[in-house]
Amino acid sequence: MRFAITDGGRNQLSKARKSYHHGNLKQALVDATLSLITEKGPQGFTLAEAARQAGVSAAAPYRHFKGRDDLLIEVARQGFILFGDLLEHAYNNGKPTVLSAFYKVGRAYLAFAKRYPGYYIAMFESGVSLTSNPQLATVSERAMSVLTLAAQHLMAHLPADQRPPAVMVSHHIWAMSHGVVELFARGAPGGRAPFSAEDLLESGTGIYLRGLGIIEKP
Amino acid sequence: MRFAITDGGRNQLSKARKSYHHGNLKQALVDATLSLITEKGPQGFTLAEAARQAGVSAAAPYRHFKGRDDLLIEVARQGFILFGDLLEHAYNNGKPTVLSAFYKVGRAYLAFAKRYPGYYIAMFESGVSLTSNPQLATVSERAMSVLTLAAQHLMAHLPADQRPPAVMVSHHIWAMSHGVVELFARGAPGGRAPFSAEDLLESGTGIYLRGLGIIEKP
DNA sequence: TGTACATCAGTGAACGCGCGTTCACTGATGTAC
DNA sequence: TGTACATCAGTGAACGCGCGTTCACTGATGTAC
Repeated sequence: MRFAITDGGRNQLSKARKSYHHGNLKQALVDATLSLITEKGPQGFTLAEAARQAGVSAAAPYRHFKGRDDLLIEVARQGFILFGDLLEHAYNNGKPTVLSAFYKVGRAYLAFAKRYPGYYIAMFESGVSLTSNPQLATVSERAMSVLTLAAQHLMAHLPADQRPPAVMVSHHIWAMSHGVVELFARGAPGGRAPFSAEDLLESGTGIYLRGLGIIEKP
Repeated sequence: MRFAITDGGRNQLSKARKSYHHGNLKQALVDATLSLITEKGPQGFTLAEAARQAGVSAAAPYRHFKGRDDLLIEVARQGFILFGDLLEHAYNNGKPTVLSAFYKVGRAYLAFAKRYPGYYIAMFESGVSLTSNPQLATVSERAMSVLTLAAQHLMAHLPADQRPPAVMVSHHIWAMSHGVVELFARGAPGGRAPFSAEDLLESGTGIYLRGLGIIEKP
């Protein structure tokens, strides 16, 4: 009888389970959240459905998270860590040249948003506060610091009186990148614009850098 | 008896009502939606609460809207009309100079987002599709066309071989403006950055326009 | 000006639903001896 | 290696809630004559 009941539900899970306990439920819930958010937007995510998708009861998530918000924050946290890693890897300490590395960071930004929309949405569109939540503040600042460092290197050889603060420049680039993602990268709302998101970000960054005096006329 | 019952609920309304019927329920629901969205984000808005705030039963909105989404779309539609009007007024046909008018449009963009956050959220963050909805497509395109026209005028005297498409330029500016709004204008998520949203947009636009060759070095 | 009547814009009760969360529980796991 | 027991990570039933939507209804309004 035991077997009949307890194994019955378990065998319906797609992944082979190592034991009676899920073993990896925390991450499975994060993954489920990602796929739900990707499909149905931040408001389409519910704890109950994430649990369902992970193959556990609605009460199970409470063994790993305080509640709905806590899970969402964990997703954003993981997202920022991956984001920071990707940006840093793209920058590669400014090699081979600071300029080419800077462009690579821009492309990595867009690539992240396109490849991991669930993370991106949880990070920037789910309503979680990056500042009021200490765990998120740290990881988000670290990701953004890659941009600021790159901006600093980029302007190192500019005359001091023509050199705006690196933080300001990185915020400009961040704003442009985020704007391109939101408006042109995911179907909405600009629809299928005459230019791809990649082209827009690349050309926009190019014009901006020319304005900074970092590259000459084309 | 009639009076006692029918007038009882009615007198609780703050605004004096001209008649038994609300008379202005459609707009009252739009206004309620705006305040709900402003306070609690796009997912914080419910038809039931909008009705409550307007002082009518939960069934009443169905006399004016097909449902929740229909109301949200109407809010966005009104927002785009106002947005377009404000941008056009700010541009003022490029007077006194095309350049100063262009800056004014940028400031108007930001001012709109700050002054009417409910509209801005309904337009850009509520998940309504600007393209798949014909009524929204028209009004949003009209608002954006102000930017494109301004970009066109701005580049009119640029040598043809150094002149990127006006639509591309307006998309760059739109992306930067939207990014600044989302990241720095409403508390979230960049928190209180070292620079104000206004300064960021103004300086970012300035550097970009210099890159276009429209203004000289400072 | 008055009356009859169609239409309009509300009501309030009801529905089914899914959510977040809690609770006492139980089977599986890990550990001390 | 075996046993006793604490702890862990699940279950499933239950709760209260508010939502979106529908329905038959009714009081107010506007109009034709």
